[in-house]
Amino acid sequence: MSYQRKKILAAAVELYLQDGLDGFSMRKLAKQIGVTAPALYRHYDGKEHLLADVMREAHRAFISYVYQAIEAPTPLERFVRAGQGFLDFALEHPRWHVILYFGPEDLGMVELPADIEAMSGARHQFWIDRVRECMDAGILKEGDPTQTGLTMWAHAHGLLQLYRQGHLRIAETEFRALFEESAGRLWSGVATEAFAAQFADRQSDASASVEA
Amino acid sequence: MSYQRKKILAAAVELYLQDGLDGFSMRKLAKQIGVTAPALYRHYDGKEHLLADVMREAHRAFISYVYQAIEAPTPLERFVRAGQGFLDFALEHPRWHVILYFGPEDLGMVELPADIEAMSGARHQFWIDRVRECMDAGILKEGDPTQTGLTMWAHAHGLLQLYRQGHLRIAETEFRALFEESAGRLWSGVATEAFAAQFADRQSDASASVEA
DNA sequence: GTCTATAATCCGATAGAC
DNA sequence: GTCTATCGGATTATAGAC
Repeated sequence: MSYQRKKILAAAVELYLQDGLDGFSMRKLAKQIGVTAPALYRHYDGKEHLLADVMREAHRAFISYVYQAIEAPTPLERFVRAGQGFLDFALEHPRWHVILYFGPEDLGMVELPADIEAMSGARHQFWIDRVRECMDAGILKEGDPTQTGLTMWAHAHGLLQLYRQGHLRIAETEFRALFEESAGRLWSGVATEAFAAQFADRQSDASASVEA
Repeated sequence: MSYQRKKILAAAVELYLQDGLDGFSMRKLAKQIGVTAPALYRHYDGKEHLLADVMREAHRAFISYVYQAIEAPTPLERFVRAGQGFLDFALEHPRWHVILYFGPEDLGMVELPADIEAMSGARHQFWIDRVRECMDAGILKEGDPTQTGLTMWAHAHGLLQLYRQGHLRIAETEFRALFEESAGRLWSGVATEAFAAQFADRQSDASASVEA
């Protein structure tokens, strides 16, 4: 990737994170860099290729938050750290989070580039693997990990969206507590009896260590 | 409301349902009615007031799907019918569903009109009341109905969004089955022990009666 | 590689004639 | 109450000079 392309992409990322998709235009981007709009087309074929590169950056950012969970020593800890990373990522970088879910029409394409689809698939698979591990370890009830993982994913996704759209009317600290509580209710539906209570314990421990 | 205002609103509803918020413009609307754009401003102060009226129509449509649940004889049936109505509404009229969640900035306002906020509040309250009833009847675990209701709301909301954005890559019939399954997993986390299995039974009964 | 100029479309909203 | 004409703005993208 040429030096100019890098510079353009860096500015595009900054512009997207500031103004979102609707506020993203080639003219604004050019102005921010200090050139005129047509100059950008020497380096990028069009807005959609540029936005696709911004999506790739979002995936890199996501990876840096979530994939480190693999280093934890136990399936449960890997599971918890993956979930925690997911939540931190979404709350700390909401614009990064939403772009991960963009469809081709959002970028003005008919299909997403294959490599982006592959990154989305890997991201999804990583989570399913964390769920499967916990099933194998007897922590989560037996079943199709894809299904159980989806239930938890949907819950997190929905709660986050309600919060971000302002329907919950609470601040981030309160939302994090609410998220844990709500996840706890779901947990007692998906965990084995032996582990159903453990989540609540872990929460109490965490609260206790914060208070201490 | 004058005759012309009604005619404009009806066309606006049609245009919104067809083209969505992004495809909604005063010029297109005027063309669809057969007048020129400035004529609309004789009857509506601006785009935002028109869109606010479209939101009000969405609430009316929602009510027709969900509030009839109140007629069912038991708390559990009222709960189930409310949930079913919610799902039907969202799947049959996705554009109606998303407009319910619009914030003021989507319409180009600083605050939503008070009556719209009130309708949203009532909609939310209706669901919470269904949850509270089930708690009082010993069907759902004791707790704050707002919290438990939120957990279920978030799950449904998230699952719907993942489906509508195409991340699940399944058709509607399969999605409805998946939704029931996923809701069942959540149910066993929020229901009392005595009723935890009942949901699964109800599902099986429903499937059986469909197959029969 | 970058520029100016411009094409070709969109948008919301208003003034003033009829 | 509707029209024409227009203001003032946005957008992606290209042609052609430098």
